[in-house]
Amino acid sequence: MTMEEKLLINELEQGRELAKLLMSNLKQTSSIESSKTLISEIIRIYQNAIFMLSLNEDDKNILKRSPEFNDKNSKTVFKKRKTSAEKKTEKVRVVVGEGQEKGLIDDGFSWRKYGQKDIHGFINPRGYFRCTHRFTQNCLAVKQVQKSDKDPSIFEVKYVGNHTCNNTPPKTKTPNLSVSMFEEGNRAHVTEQSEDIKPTKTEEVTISLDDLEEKKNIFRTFSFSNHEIENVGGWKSNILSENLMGNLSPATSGSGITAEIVSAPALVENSETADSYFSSLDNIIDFGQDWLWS
DNA sequence: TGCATTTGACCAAG
DNA sequence: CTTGGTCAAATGCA
Repeated sequence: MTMEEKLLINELEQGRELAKLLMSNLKQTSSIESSKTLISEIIRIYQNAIFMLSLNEDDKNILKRSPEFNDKNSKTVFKKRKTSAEKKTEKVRVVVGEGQEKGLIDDGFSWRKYGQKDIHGFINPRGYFRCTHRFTQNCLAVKQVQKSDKDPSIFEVKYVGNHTCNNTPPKTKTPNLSVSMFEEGNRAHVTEQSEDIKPTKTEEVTISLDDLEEKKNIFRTFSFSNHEIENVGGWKSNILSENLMGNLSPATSGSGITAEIVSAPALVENSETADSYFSSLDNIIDFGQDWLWS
């Protein structure tokens, strides 16, 4: 049995167990939040399974190259070149769409492009941006923007580091986009971040399903910032379903670790309703392997 | 003129 | 050697 097949079976088994838990939950009239979480987890698992089945050989090779994928308990996180910023930051993968160009997504901060690279395995180059106030205010925030190969209207944005400049945009009442947050590493909770990251507002809803925690595989962690899903390769996703067209700030979710998705004008009205909840899930599922951004 | 962008070179890690 | 990330000189633009 190949590794992919084992992983796939593992995913499906988890889905089954979660479905059982959900049934038990419903019988015991447990909290709606708990049930929602289970449902989202089940959907995520099946999404993973479908995704794995849909991979072509090249995609699988990409996965195999990822240490996070190969070793679920490994402390070997994908290592890039050390930078001063990396020591202090988490990385978040963001997907932004709406046809904005050159990564000039208005996230409330001012960015200055300092580089562009063709990335192996991607058609479009990746742009590197740092905060305009890097030198004036020693703001180490950095972001990387890459246009999706599949959908040119989608930009994947990775934020690295907190803004320490005074340029912090005014906090909107809630993030306004369907958001998918990915966190590098294979951590169990958003709060388990590097020492310099102190989330001030995580809105974490960690489910107390201990046996479930034991079963975590390489795909995921189990922590929710509203609705959170981790995806292939150790990325963690986070759905914050809000109005789509507003101003999303990377700093508004606390630690400066924020991701944003504006994939399509599919409105997500209110995260409190089941319908919108599933709408936001649909948004994520639609991304498919575009999430594969190491 | 000052600031932002472009782009090839450079460097570190694997 | 390959790759990703950064640097910095050249260039563009208001």
